[in-house]
Amino acid sequence: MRYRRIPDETIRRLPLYLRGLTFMSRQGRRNISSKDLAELVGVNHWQIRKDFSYFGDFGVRGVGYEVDNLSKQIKKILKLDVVHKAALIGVGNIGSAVLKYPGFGIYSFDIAAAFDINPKKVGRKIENVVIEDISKLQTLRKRKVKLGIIAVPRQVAQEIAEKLVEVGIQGILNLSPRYITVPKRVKVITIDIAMDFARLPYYTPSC
Amino acid sequence: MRYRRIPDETIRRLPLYLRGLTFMSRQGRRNISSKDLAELVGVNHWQIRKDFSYFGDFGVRGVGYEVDNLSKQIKKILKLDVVHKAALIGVGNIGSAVLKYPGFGIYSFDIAAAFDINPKKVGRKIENVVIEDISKLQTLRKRKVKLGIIAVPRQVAQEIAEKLVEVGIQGILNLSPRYITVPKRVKVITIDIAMDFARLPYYTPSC
DNA sequence: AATAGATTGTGAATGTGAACTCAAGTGTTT
DNA sequence: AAACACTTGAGTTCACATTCACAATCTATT
Repeated sequence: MRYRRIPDETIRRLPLYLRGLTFMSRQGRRNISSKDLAELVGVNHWQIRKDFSYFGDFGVRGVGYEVDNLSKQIKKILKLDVVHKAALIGVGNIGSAVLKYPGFGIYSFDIAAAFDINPKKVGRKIENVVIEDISKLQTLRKRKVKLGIIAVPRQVAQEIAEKLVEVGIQGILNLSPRYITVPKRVKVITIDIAMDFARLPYYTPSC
Repeated sequence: MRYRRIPDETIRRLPLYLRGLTFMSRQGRRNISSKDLAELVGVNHWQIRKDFSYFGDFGVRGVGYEVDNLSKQIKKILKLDVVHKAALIGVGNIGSAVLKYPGFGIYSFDIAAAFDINPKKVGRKIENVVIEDISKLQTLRKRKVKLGIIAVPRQVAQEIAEKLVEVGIQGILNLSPRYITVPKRVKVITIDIAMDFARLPYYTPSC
């Protein structure tokens, strides 16, 4: 293996591989070939091998990969080998769905705090997380929370993002339907389900 | 304008432009330059112009674009100039968040049906949609619903996808954490929030 | 121990999309 | 009407990502 710049697209696919491997592991599977993994996750097998080749030799020629070892390697690359605390801002429809969703565990995330502006929600507990008032956002620095999930209405998303940056948040998952601006040292990933849905009709025949 | 193949990436960005333009329009803005739009949505201005250039001349040199006209053109390209009926399968945490979310409207979507397997949920009404039993899925063909949203647990997602294809669904938004296989005439877009979140730590400095 | 079959890892070729540049057109000012 | 500032549209170049092809390596079998 020679050093080369790692494509962003490769990084985008690694969690996909990890997801597939995790479920294989739970089913008791010990070994897997790039061909089988490819079928499982919907990516070409040579693409998978190329992706791994940026980081080292994880497999054995003629044999394949060891599921748990491969998972471990991918977690290490993605820095998922330690637990990351995350804070959720906005416990509305999407926010509470996120809070209740058990799927963050496989990536070693711990949603350790939740905030809302609505006094009726503050104090309530969802999935062992007590909802705090939005004014308590500043406590995140002391609590060493480095990741934030924005699930507030569009109008206040930018404002919340800026507050998060102020208290030392380094990465943001933005679930509000707008582009948010932050210093470039902070990474933002935006997901807008309705917007992604919107390109579906383009690909359908008649409708 | 000469004909060229339209990049998938361009199609991916169009809904983003549409989202920005819609909110500009609501604020009463009539005209916009590619530079302003660029800042609003977080894309380079030449990229925006290049994207539009695949479809025609929407602007006026030296002047810019007319907000509402541009919206209309994009909607036409994306086939969002007619209302699309969609069915939601699985009214759990994510499913109900989707059902309650008002943001689908700007793309002319109408979530016209919702299904669940849980008898306690069947019959209840959320946002004017009555939840039906999963066995009633076959009625979708008659009701001319062409889009489906899968929000069921991982284990049954593939099975539901196949049923949807059987009743004539042409496009699927898959919110379950797995890759699903369908005939290639059917377009699938998969969103896995936790998985996207998982690549955040890679980009953060220490954590 | 030789052969066949399976599978990885990677250089090279190809394809795709982003970035850049600038001519052409519009409005405004002097 | 000339000069200037602004903006679009699109050809060209460049960077990046995918695909392909195959040598290297392992296991199983005879």
